Amino acid sequence: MKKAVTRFAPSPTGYIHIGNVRSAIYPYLVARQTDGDFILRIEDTDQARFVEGATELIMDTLKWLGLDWNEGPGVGGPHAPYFQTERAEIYKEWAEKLIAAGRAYADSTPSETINKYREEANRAKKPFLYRDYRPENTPKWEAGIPLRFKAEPKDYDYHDEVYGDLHMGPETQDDFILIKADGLPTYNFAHIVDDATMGVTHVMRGQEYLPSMGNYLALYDALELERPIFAQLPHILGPTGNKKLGKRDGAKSVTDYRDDGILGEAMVNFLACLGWNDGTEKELYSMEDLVREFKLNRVQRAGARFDENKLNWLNGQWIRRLFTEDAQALYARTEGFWPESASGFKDAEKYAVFEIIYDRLKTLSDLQTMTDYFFVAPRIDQDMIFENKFLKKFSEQELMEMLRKSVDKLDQVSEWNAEVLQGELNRILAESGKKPAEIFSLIRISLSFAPFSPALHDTMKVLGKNVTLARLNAVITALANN
RNA sequence: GGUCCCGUCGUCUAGUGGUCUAGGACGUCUGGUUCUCAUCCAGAAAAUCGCGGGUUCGACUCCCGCCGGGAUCACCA
Repeated sequence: MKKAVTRFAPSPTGYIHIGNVRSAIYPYLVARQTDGDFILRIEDTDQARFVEGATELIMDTLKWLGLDWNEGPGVGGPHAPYFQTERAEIYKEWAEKLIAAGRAYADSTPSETINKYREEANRAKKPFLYRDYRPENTPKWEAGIPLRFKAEPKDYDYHDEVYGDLHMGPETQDDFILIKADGLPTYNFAHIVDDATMGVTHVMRGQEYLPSMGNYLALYDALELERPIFAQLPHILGPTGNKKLGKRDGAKSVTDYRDDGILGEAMVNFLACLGWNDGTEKELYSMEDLVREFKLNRVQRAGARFDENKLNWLNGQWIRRLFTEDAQALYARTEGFWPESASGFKDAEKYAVFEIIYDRLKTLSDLQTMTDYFFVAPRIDQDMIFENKFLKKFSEQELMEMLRKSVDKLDQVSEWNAEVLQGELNRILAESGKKPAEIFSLIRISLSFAPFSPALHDTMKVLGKNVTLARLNAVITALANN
């Protein structure tokens, strides 16, 4: 297969939100499956919206997702520079070609006048086309004057990998700005020049560019450029409404999910499969799986709703999968997700907890709320015992008795490991004559005072003999003091 | 308003004229796995395939119209 050159070309106006990561993932996949190149290009021509540090944020996000770029900031490449503001000369050269061909003109019409035209068109309920107001005499192009494309409207047919065969009529083409008064190009002009000079073979971007295709097609023609392969991607919709997800509507940063304990693997898996599937019933896809199976023409055409439930489920699946593949490596990624109380503990101790609780986690940050009692003695909340559905029928005397007998037996255990403890627990159960739900609930609550915890014998093993006995005794004392 | 795109369970989707009395996944509910929670397993509820016409022996699948939703009409990308 011919090597594909794809790119992700964000503008550094802030973080990458989940509404537009797919336009990074899919190009990445296409590049990798042909052993081609994936370029990161920073479209920073809008000085007003430029946000300091945004480029770093973007690179950080891509790295987290596992989308490494062969060319771009940080790695360089044969088509440098990769910041559009540093490519002004290149755009100027191409602009001169257009002027020479009579397909561009300088336009010094003041914006107030243009706005007036626009309002006029709006009032007449007609689409605003600047070419209807094209000035007769245009000045020579020089610094400070914007340069406009001179449209020669006609019918265009083209193919889109996801939307199929499309048509763009003359009414979609207009005299749009090529180079702004500040000397920098607009997206409309810059991306085409860049893609051409960088050898980009596949242009993938959000669906919102679909209506502009008439202009782009006209520009490829005027520039005598061969069209790349197009693939417009449907929008990702917000969780409740059916509006395109955007920053203005509070779309979260991709990295917010990382901070919430979502794994990059799960995020890529989720996003890639939001609006794409390979026709099988597979749900769990690794990056390798995606590179192997991804097909642009199987991308959905309709927008897809972002469903955090499924993301969380997928994350749980990934936690379990990664644990079986390399538990230590997964553990290393839990740093920063442990509760305050765990801070003084060694890795081996935290790992012991992780090992017995990982399969209950949906996100890594669940560690925060689910493991506290392993590191610090829980506050004794007797109501948890009295109101427990299995325990409420017992008197305080009976509860103390059950606890005392358990302590006696446990105290005699010399080899404190999970298997032995499980056996011992069964003996305690048999001798007590109680139901498992009764005796075990009592012990479990007494040890953790948490709504849930791992298997009893595992919990006790990790807690250690001293702590286990101390906590049980503490409850006995509390009960006795009532 | 013009232009463009879209329309199958609540959500993500399978489905390219008959095998669809529409399949899977998330979520929800029920039951099971000697405590809880989670996992795992089994099962249930959940889509008159946006609506109306055609074409056809037969349409979720093809055609037309309508309706609904979204995007876009910047010296932003």
